[in-house]
Amino acid sequence: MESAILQGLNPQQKKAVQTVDLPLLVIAGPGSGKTKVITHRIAYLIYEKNISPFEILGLTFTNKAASEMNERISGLLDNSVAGVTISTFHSFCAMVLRRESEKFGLKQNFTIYDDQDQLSLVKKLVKQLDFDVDNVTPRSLLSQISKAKSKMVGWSTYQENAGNYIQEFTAKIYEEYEASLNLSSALDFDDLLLKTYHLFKDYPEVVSKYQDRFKYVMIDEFQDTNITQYAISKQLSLASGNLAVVGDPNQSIYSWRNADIHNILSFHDDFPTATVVNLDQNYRSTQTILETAQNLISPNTEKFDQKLWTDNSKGQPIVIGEGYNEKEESEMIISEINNLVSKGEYSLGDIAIMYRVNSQSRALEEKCIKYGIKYQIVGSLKFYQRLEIKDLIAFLRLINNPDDDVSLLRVINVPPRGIGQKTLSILSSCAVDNKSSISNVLDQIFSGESTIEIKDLGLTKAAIKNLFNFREMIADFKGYVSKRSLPELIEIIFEQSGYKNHIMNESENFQERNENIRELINTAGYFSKENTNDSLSAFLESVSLVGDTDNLSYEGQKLTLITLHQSKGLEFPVVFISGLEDGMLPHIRSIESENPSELEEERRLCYVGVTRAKEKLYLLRSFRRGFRGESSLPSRFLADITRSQVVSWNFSEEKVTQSNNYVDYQLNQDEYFDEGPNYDIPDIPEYKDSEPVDEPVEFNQFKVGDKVAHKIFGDGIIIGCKALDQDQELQVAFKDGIGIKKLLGSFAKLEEIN
DNA sequence: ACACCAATCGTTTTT
DNA sequence: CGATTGGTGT
Repeated sequence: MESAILQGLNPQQKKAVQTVDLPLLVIAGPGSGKTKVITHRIAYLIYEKNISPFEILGLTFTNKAASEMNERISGLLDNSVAGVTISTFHSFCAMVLRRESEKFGLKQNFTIYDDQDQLSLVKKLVKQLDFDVDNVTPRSLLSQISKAKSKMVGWSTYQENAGNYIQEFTAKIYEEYEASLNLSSALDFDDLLLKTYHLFKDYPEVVSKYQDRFKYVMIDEFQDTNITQYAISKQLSLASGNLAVVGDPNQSIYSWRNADIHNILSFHDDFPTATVVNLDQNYRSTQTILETAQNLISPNTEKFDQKLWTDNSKGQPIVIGEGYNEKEESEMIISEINNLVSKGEYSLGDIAIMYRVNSQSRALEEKCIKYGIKYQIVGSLKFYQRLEIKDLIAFLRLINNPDDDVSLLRVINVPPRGIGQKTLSILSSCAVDNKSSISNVLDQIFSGESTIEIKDLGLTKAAIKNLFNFREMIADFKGYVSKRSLPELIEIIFEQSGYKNHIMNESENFQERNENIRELINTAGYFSKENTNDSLSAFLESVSLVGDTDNLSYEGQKLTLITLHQSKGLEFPVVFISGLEDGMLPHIRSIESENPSELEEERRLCYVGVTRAKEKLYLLRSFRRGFRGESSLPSRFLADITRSQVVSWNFSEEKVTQSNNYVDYQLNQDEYFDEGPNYDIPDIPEYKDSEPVDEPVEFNQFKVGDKVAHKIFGDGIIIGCKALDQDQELQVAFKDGIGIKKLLGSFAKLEEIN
C-alpha cells in the first residue's frame, strides 16, 4: 500500500520525495509542481522516515517563498508536528549570528544596513577620501564591493589583486567601508552570509551544533544562490550528506545580485553521488505557451537540457501587439482587459501585466484609472524605504545601537536643529582620528573625562549646545525602551523629536506621511503581540529582513502590475508582457555589455514571464518609447517565437502597414507562412482611438517613424532625427540585415514610401 | 544654517 | 521625465 503522501505525484516527483540520505538535485521546470515536491518531501521525512521536524531546515531566497512554504506545510501536516524551520538565507544567518555573536566579538545588538544605508556610507567615504573620477559612482563602488563580498574576497585580497588605479581606489574604499561597518557594529546583507560562513569555518564546535540540529537541509530556488550561500549550505550538510537543492537554471535571473548559475549547473560535479531528478511535466500552461517558452529559451548556452511537456490542451495562440507609443500600448492592454472582464471570461484577479522596469507601470496606471479598473502594483514604493519611515527607524536603530553612525548622521539634524555640515565634518574626522563612532566622540566630549580637547575642535558654542541637546534627547528615548511598549516608544519619538511638527509644517502631504507613521506604529503593535521576543532589536531585524509583509493581496479582485523579476513563482490565467523592445527587454545594459551571459539572463527573464501564463499570453511593444520619443526596434526575442503560434494584433490601417513590415524583417520569415494558424482566431478587440496620440515632431523633411527607400540600402525606417542648419542628420534602420545607418538628409537622397 | 531655486544627470531587477 | 545635487540669498 503506497503512502498517502505519494498519491497524486508523478514518477519523477515521487523519486524526488523519496530520495533521502543522499545529495539530491531537482531540476524543476516552470509549473512542474516544485512546491508540492518540497512540501511532500518534508511530510515524507516526518511521517515515513520518522524524522523529527526539528531536524529539517528549509532555506528559501525570498520571504514570500518562505511564508508560502510554511503555509503549505502546515496545510499538509497537522499542527502537532510544527517545528520545521523554513527561513530565508538572510534571516537564518541573522538568527545564527545573534545567537553566537559573543563568540567572535560581534555585539548582539548589531544593526543591519540596507542598500540605502550602504550607499550613504560609501558616499561619505568617497567624500572623506576626496576622490572624484568620472564613471566611478558610489553606486558602482558599492556594487564592486558587494560582488567581492559575495565571492568571499576580502578587502586585503582585493587590494593585492588590484590591477589599476580605479581598482586600487575601490580597494581603499572597500577597506574603509569594512572598518566603518565594524566600528558601527553594523552588518550589510553580504555580511550576514559571510560572517556566518566564517563563524562556521573558524568554530568547529559551532558548526557541528548546527549540523547536528539540522540533519536535513533543503534549498529552494537554488539557481539564485551566490557563492557564499552555497558554501554555507555545504558547511551545514557536510556531516549528514543530506543536501537537497531544488531549482531551475532557466529561471536564474539574479546574477546582478551575484547569484551564480554555476552553482546549480555544476552541482552534480560537486556531488557525484547526487541523485538528479528532472521535473519536466508542466501542469500550468497550454501547449502553445509552453512551446513558445521553449523556443524562446533554446538559444541559450548556459542551461540544463530539459524538454518540457504537458498534457494540457493546445489552447489559444499567443497575441503579439504593437502600439504606437507607450500610451497607446497601455490603452490596448487595459482596454483588452476591460473587454475580457466585461465579457465575463476572466476576473481582474486572473490577470497580470508584467514589465522589465518599474517605471513602465506609470502609463498603465493612468489607463487603469481611466477605465476604473482596480489594480495593485507589487512592491513599487516600498513601505520601509519611505523617507519618514526610514527616519523614524533610524532613531530606533540609534537607540538600539549608539555606534550606528549612518543612522546617527541621518537623524542628527532631522528635523533641523542647528547641527550643520561644518559641525558634522568636524565630528566625523574626529571620529576617524580616534577610531571610534560619532556617539563615542560625543560621549567623550560631554562626559568630562575626555581625552579630546573640545576647544581644539573649533565647534561653535551654538553647535556644542545643540549637540548636547540632541544627546540628551536620545538618552531620554533610551530611558523609555524598557518602560514602554514598542508602539508607544515610536509615538514618543515621533512627537518629542519634533518630527511630527516638522512634517506638519513642512510638507503638503502631511496626511499621507502621517498615515505611514500610523502604519509603522500598527506594525510594531502586531509585532509585539505575535513575537515572544519583542525586543527593539528583534523588531529592527524583522524590519530589515522581512520588509514588506504580504505585498501581494489575493483578496479583492484586482489587476496585478508586476515586474518580471517579482513574477517568479507566480502564475496567472492571463498574462500581458509589455515593452518587448530591444533596449527594454533585453535591457540596453545587457545589449551593451561585453558579457554575453547578461543577454542570456534577459532571455531567461522573458522566459520566466512567459511561463507565468496559464491560458492566454499577450506580448506587447511600443513603436516609440521614452520621453524623447525615440523609436525602438522589436525585441530580438520575438524572432524566436514561431509565427504559426501567433496572431498579430493591430488596430489602424496606417499603423499596421507601417509596423508590420517592420516586424517581418525582424521575425523569421521562413516560419511565417509554413502553416496557417491551427487555431480559432480569438476576437481581437477593435481598438478605439479614443485618445489622440502624441503628434510626431516635425523636422525639415523627415520625421521619426517615416518609411524611406535608399538606392543602395533598400527600404528602411527613420529611427533618429537631428536637425542641423539647413539639413538633418538621420538614423535609419534598414531591412534585410543591413542594420542602422547614420545619414545626412541632403546627401542620402531618401525617398518616402508608404 | 537653512531654504529655495536652478541645473544636471542618468536612467534595472532587490534579499 | 524625475530625483538629486549645487549655488544663491537670507
